[in-house]
Amino acid sequence: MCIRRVGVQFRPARLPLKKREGTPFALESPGGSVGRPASAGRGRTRRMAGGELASRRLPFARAGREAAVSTGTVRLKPTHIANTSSLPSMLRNSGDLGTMPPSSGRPPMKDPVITISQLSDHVEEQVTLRGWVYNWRKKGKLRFIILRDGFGYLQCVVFRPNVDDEVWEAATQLTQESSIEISGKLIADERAPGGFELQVNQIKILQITEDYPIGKKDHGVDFLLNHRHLWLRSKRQHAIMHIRSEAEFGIREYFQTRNFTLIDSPILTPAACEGTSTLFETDYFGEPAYLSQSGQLYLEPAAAALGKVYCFGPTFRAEKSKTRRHLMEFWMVEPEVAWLRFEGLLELCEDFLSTIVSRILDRCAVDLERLERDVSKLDAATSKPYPRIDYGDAVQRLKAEGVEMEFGEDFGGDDETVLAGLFDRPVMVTRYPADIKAFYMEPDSEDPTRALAVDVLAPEGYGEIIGGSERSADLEHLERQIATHGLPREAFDWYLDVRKYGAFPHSGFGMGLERFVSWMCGIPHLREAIPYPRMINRLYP
RNA sequence: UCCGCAGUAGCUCAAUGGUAGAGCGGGUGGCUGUUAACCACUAGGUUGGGGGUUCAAGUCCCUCCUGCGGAGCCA
Repeated sequence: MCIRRVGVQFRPARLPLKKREGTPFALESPGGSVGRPASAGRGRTRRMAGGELASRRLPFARAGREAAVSTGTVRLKPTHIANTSSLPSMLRNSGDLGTMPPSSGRPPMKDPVITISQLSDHVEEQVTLRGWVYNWRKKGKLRFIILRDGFGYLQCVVFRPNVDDEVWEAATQLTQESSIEISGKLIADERAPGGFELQVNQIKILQITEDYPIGKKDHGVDFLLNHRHLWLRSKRQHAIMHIRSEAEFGIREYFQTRNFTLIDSPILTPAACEGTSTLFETDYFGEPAYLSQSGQLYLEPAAAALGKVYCFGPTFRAEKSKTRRHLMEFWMVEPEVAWLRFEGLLELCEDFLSTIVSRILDRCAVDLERLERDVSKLDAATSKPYPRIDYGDAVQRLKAEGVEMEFGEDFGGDDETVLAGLFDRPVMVTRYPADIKAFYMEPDSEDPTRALAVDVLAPEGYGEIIGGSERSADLEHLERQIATHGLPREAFDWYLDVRKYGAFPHSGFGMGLERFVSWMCGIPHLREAIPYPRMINRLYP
């Protein structure tokens, strides 16, 4: 818990805070804000200061070229500093370590050390907080410091006549993202954003940050992605990451409380799972190995062992996709259920989705508000049932809407948007032509040219967030399918064993986490829905 | 891989073929209630690289590099 032990520079010699010659301290302002979607921006390219960063080479990946560019700008909305005493925030921080006693070897602090999530319990008390300077303003004999501690934001006010010279000097020298310990009397004050304010009487500077790259004005997307590690400090990214975390927790809880067993599928695999997408190849002691693009094939045998199983982890696609709906590395949750038929699968999809959406709305209200998400557009998705539409009917509906396409073709991104726009909640498109779906799917008994497959399309243009199917239990059918798709039969021996030793009906689906999070957050591009996005031409940071 | 757009100050952007500017950030100074504070002054440029047209190119042409958006593919 001792900050001095964890690598942060502590410079007691600077506490008197005389300005050093030749190295003027920057007095930057808040940072980390972002906002406007790239799609609305005007493109400009820019080269990073310091030139190009070194590219990296991995056996299975392209060099991570860095050079910087931006399309579009992101603009920060006026700062709202939320009242962090709200319930979700308190829940979030109930296990926080901020109030733990200091470790031995360090003089104990006189004041209780609290986090911004705990403000309402300490009004009119002398307290200490630790964090980073989010913004800094001066007005004559006043200094306004907006402290950010990872849990919220707090305005701290320093008034010249009320503090010692050292404290005043410290307050004057602060810069954006400098790390500090700050003490004072916590009061309720309507003039302060969030309603609380710290009347400062002590400041300890751990490090004065110089030249923090992310400022309070617009930045291009490329610049921000090159500084993703710092961009995460912004309010908007903070909210998105919290929603992602809550979604992951909710997903695991959903399955764990319904008697599913977690089966971690392997990342390194000997062959393509579905034989379609391009895979990242690496060297496995002289043999080629591939990063997994799906855990599904490994789940089917596990379903025979444990009945109801799921996996949840990263998956990899080496397609050179350049769209807002694609990442090279993304997270997917995949349940697989023995004895579940197609109709049951549809019920599982809608029950799962509606449950997770409800959870996000319940527990992430503060984050959704910060993202200015129109939550009324999510309400319908909390209730079942979801509409079902046969693939053939979907094609007819699209044609009626003026879309040019023929029966037998798959839907493009725009088609999905049009189709989803016909409904107020996710729509389940069923029974696709078998030709355009994966080899392992069960044919429709009424029309063998159709597969018992479902795609769940999210509203508002977020597209396919779930793809699922009933799996074929017929060994001969699968062997023909593998041959038809040009896949190596021997690579699937173990998979086909599921059909040799006690074949059983089973179904499952996969949901892309980033697409789900993007939909919840209302963000236009998947790259903001994952902490460190991996995209074509981007492997840094 | 294909189609389209773009590259100008640290960042975000201006600039009819005719003296490269602004805001933010940085520096100096001012202000007792700021909310991306404000005001004054100030420093800051090989206009992505190369070639060409022209009296004259950030601007027009060719080419390369880089990125963004989309298509395909998919979650």
